Amino acid sequence: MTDINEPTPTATPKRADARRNEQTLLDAAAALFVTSGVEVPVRDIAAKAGVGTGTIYRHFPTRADLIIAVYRHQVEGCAEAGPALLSSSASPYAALRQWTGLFVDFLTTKHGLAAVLRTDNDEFKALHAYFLGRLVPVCTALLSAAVEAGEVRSDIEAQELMRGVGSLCIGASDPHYNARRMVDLLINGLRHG
Amino acid sequence: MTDINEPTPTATPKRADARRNEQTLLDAAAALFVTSGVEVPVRDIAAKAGVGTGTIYRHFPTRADLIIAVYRHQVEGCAEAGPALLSSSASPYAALRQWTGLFVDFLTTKHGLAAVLRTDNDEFKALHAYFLGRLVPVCTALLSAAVEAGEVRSDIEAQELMRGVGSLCIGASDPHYNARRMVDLLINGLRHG
Amino acid sequence: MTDINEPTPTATPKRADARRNEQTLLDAAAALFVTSGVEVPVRDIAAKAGVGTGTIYRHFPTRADLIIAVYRHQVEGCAEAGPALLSSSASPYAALRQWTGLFVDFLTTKHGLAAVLRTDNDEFKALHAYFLGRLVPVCTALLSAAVEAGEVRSDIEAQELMRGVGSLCIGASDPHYNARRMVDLLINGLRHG
Amino acid sequence: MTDINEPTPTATPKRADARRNEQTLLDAAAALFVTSGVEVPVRDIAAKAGVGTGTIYRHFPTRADLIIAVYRHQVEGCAEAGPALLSSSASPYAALRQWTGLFVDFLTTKHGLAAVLRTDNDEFKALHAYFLGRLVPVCTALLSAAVEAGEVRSDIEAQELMRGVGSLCIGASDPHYNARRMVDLLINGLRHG
DNA sequence: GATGAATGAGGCTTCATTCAT
DNA sequence: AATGAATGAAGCCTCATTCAT
Repeated sequence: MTDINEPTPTATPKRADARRNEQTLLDAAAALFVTSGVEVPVRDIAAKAGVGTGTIYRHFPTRADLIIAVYRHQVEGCAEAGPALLSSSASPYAALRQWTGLFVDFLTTKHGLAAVLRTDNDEFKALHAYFLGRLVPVCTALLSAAVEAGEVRSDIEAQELMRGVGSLCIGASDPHYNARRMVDLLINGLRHG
Repeated sequence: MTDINEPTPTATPKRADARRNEQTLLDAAAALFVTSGVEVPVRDIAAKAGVGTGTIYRHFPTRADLIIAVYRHQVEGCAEAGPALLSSSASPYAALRQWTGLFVDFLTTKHGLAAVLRTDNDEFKALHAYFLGRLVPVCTALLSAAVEAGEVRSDIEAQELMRGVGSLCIGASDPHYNARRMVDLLINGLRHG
Repeated sequence: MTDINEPTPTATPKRADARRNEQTLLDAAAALFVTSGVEVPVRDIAAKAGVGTGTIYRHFPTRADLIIAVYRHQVEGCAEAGPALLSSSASPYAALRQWTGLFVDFLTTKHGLAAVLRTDNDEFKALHAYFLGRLVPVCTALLSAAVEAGEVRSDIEAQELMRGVGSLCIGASDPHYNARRMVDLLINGLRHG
Repeated sequence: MTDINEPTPTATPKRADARRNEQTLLDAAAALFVTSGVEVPVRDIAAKAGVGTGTIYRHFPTRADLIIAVYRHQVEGCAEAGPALLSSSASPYAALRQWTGLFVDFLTTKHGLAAVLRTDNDEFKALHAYFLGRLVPVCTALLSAAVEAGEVRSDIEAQELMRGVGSLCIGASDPHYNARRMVDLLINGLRHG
């Protein structure tokens, strides 16, 4: 910071051990999120990662930061799949349906993630913003194409649709409930009216 | 016992003050459920009602008992509306759609109730059971009638549908989200095989 | 007590229902003391007796009063057995040993009573006083006779001995412990000086 | 790590402040156990030690852990005294008597400890187990030696004897009661039969 | 940078006791 | 007299977060 030869003028590059730690933390958190939900105690994550709790706070000041980091790769993958599907599918509606399926697959394998996305708890505001900010534009493109192709009604917005899909994925672990079927119904419902 | 006008011959009627207190409690709880969700601390409810915490435990041994009591009237009303709509509506499907609308109206005006219904927290098991036990049969009747009339697909069960509807009502207070529209989509999606 | 004339000229005689209630209470308390110890919640006793808690407090202002009342008959019986044994036994020491046996029988069949007798909790002061006041003189007579007969050492006081016996009866329900054997040891130890 | 003076190479040594705190806690607990018994509220101990309640739970997850830690030194001392007395005393019986005296000294200076040892409260199971596990073997050795020397009767087991001794130490603070004298009686009583 | 010890607010629940009905 | 509703003090325990080492 005070060195005139500073290699990266803006950000100091992370030390190797810090980077290693960060990955360890992400792995531990991901594992615990699956088994205990994203509200698992910080100490449990620290213990699983073999670090102190302070280390978590250094790398991820808020829980939302940690959750975002854990799922960033998959969210990115989902976002990138949108345009790809649009160009490879038989119709925009088919692409929309397939893309929605990917999103459902992602959410339903993350115990508790869907629930937290729908919470209006301040703690998760940033998480919320990240998810929608990254995925709404993708969904909008798919939806618009389907509308323009005359396949679906035009009065639904992508953001709302995504929230609906997200909501339907809450509690997907219940054996008496099948989120995918419900989402299929929802997407099917886009066709009339 | 011999008096034809005897209101409650067997059970001792509740003392007037106790009944008053119970109502005060229900009102306080209902108000706090709206502003702070159904997980609001017991002490807050007691404070708002102007009673001691023990009084709450006397009337409602578990939190689920309290929540059920708060919403009982409306759940009963919703349950009773099912058969009525079936006989008064133009078609079973129309009745189903209207009934679903009532359910959505109920849920979306109870901040946090839909969320708690989807929680798998043990604390709410009884609540869960009460809601489903009371409403699933009603929904089943409506759905079956619509299936028999050939209006909707036959592979969806009432319980699943209700959970879907319930899920879509989570976070309905968000201005960017309209639970009713999403539920309409879902019900719409029931048509077609 | 059996006097045909007014038994208590000053106090208003108890109403029949009050007397009946009192007995019901004693029975209920006795039963619960056996199964749950003498510290069982007041409400449990009231419930078992089918009365309100207030009724208990009216009849027995403190818990000690209730305990004393419950055991009065047996304590009296034990007290009266002392002189009887002294005159019927082969020797004062034999009488002392037998009498101690009666006391042990009494205590060990009252789950928790021995413990509460040894507590220095203020709540039980009166209980304490009653037991000792009634039984110490009896024990003193037995012990003195044995001392005078040259059968046991003379430096032990009845009160102390009774407390020792009482202590040894604590936890008598434990299968690895036999209060009677320990008390035998203690009494045996009185010989020699 | 490469320092030849490294004190504990494998286990991370406790931080100095933690160790200090632990001692402070033990001291505070010991003091309060004396004045208020071992069931004194956790918050009181924390307050006396000048720490938060969480600190107590960190160091001693259960109350039994805390009690054991408080008395560990003295229990160990008592346990170690057994064999020593056996080899230095004039006779096994004399050793037994002396050892019992040590045990009594220990218990009678710990207000409420004897009582809790006799409680069948689950909370104290571990405490119980620790005491008996550590001291019964010692007592067994002493008792067996005395039996083999023909000094005492052979039908009493160490565990039972220890419980008896423990029981006699309950309420030792009462000026009208002398636990030591009662225990002497008990040990004396071992000689016949 | 990393650690993990300490903090202490915050929630739940039980019961002895009082007192309006 | 009897009732039992209401009170509210007490205790327990968990965890997010800070900060000395």
